[in-house]
Amino acid sequence: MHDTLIAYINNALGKTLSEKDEHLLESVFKPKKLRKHQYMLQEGEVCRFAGFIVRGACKQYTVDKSGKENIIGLFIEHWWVGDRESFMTGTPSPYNIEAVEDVEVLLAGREDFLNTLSRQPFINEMMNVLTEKHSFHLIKRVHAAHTLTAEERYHDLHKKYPEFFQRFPQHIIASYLGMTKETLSRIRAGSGKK
Amino acid sequence: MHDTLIAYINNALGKTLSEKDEHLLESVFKPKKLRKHQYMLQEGEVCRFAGFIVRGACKQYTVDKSGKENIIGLFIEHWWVGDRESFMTGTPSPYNIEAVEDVEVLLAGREDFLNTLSRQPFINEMMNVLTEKHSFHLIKRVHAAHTLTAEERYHDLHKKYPEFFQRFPQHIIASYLGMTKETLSRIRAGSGKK
DNA sequence: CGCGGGTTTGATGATGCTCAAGCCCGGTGG
DNA sequence: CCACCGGGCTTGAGCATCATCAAACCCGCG
Repeated sequence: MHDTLIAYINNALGKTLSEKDEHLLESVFKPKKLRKHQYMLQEGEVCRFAGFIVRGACKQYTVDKSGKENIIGLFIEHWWVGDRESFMTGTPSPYNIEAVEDVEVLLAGREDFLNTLSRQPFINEMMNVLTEKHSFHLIKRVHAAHTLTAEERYHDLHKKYPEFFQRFPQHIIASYLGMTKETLSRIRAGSGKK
Repeated sequence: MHDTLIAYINNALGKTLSEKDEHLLESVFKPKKLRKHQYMLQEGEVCRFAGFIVRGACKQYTVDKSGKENIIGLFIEHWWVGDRESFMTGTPSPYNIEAVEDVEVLLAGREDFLNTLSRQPFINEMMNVLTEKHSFHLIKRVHAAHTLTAEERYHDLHKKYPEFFQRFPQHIIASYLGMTKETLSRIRAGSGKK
């Protein structure tokens, strides 16, 4: 299982990790399996892990007073998962993270991460690059939410992450895009016949 | 002028910079004045600076085909300004950044920044913390755009950055919040009399 | 005084939401 | 093997929120 993570990091850094570094990763990241519908993180808890998905798919969401799920993030294999803010600051997370398929993850606990991993320059560097990329991505989502129509947002996602449409049921994608499942359904029906 | 920046960094890092570090900052950050309506960055250019605002206020926006401005960011003194993605990757920016009041900024050029500043651990550390905070903030904006009504978004902003309402005309704030100036005006009228 | 930027107010309309019903399809149990 | 069930998807009708367009207003400034 750790091979996937090591390959990922080698690729991200554009170099090959030493045996020592590999062993460090193996000692810190514990494998865990989750079945579909199992929670990785529940609203109100502090997020005590940084997770790397080896297999499967997850959703991150809030639930409003009327019980409606609001998907804020979707994650598949080779993505990092967790609530970074809660993890770093130790404050309770407002989000739920749940497996949408059976999942295998590698989890690094808070203490291991802060005491061991974040002392490693190579990990730190990678995390910083990822955080930066993530923030670029988020700015675009804010801008998209303000300027694009439901249909345009759908097309953008379809172009950027076509695999999502194989992996997640439509009502989940709709919520991630900030629209209802009915609206997404109508968009798909319409855009086929034009 | 550099005092402001040095004080800001001392405060961010929770320590006092050495004379040497201070001199480094003074040599790298060049002061510049902009008058109201002047551009700091124009759509299509590569962003060649990282800027720290000493005095004044700026807006960051795109313009759609019909000519409407879409405000994506607002900045006042003691904030960093620029298009980080364009700056880091060297790709043309889709954004305009413009002074909304007369502005004094400290600018670090791309070369200085990448060759000199980013070699300094203290700067790097600070930047990473800032990027991280920024991404926390952006996630909330995405979530807000998807889940909150225009009125709720207004109240949130009013609570979080009351000073914006003194500094920016209403139509700019409206666009930043993803609504029209008319809608914002009506919200303000209504929320007073309830 | 008159001009111009910013704000307000009103009337109308589009986009996308809600609620409700029906459909499709794969899985389970009789 | 078929009937039934349930989750997800679709379709339709009515409606709310917010955008658009147009006009008037306010006020500081030349």
